[in-house]
Amino acid sequence: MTTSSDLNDFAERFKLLGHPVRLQILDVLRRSPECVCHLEALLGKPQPYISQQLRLLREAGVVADSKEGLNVFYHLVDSQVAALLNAALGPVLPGERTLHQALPGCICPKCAAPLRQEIRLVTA
Amino acid sequence: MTTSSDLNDFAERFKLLGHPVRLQILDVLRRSPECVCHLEALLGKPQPYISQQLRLLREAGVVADSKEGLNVFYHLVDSQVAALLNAALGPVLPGERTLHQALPGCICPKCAAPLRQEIRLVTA
DNA sequence: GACATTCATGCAAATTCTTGCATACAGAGA
DNA sequence: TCTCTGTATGCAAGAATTTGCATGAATGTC
Repeated sequence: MTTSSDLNDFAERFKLLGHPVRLQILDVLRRSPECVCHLEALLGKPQPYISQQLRLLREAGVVADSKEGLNVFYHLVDSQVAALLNAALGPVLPGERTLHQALPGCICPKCAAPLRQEIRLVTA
Repeated sequence: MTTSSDLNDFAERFKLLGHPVRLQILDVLRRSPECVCHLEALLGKPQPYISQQLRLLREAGVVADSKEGLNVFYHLVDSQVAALLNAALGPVLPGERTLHQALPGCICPKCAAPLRQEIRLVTA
């Protein structure tokens, strides 16, 4: 049997995933790192709202951020959460990992110069 | 990308797991079916409270019930939830599946006659 | 230094969830 | 039928979450 304190930790993690917006954010981030403005354009939610959900994920150690100029890129760091996403949403197809979709409404560096970014991701 | 409506469904499922008591119930039920009074003794929570959590799981199609005399036995029916539990809590060891622990405070049929029940589970 | 851009934070109202308790229901036995 | 046992349901108070909005901090540009 799993101990009671462990169960609390696991429940906390499940609770983080039990939110449509956070789940969608993680579904995006497990494919490739993205900046806040990209997530904003992708999800169609106000930026402070996105940031707030990202903070919860960050404080739980599920995602981490890295600044690049004015932009802050978030990426998935928790391998167990990645495994849960795989189990629930299905695995990420090999091609999807480097497939960054340039959004019409997004003006982030990745969308502005998608090709160069693609190369950086592949060689990383 | 997973569609938005799917994400809502998945988030709902994760939300169900994001609760210590429900998670513990599922951790028990994935090992073997148990009656309500057994869960009550095991979790140390009032019976109406257990029933209420079981209802949520039942209405979501995660568990199902079957009556045996006065007792109602619940078992896990959602294979995807089982997979999530495996991914998060680790797989159930082969021996655990038939290992029903007779509880001192529990007077359910399974606890009253643990040996006979064991045999039934193995041959089932 | 002034200003624009990108993101983070703080706060509050509305909603939802949690939890406990009283009570209703159903089946079994006398 | 009456009662007892095991379980389900309804309801309400309190707690936590969600969501929107205003504003603040940090960084790059002119």
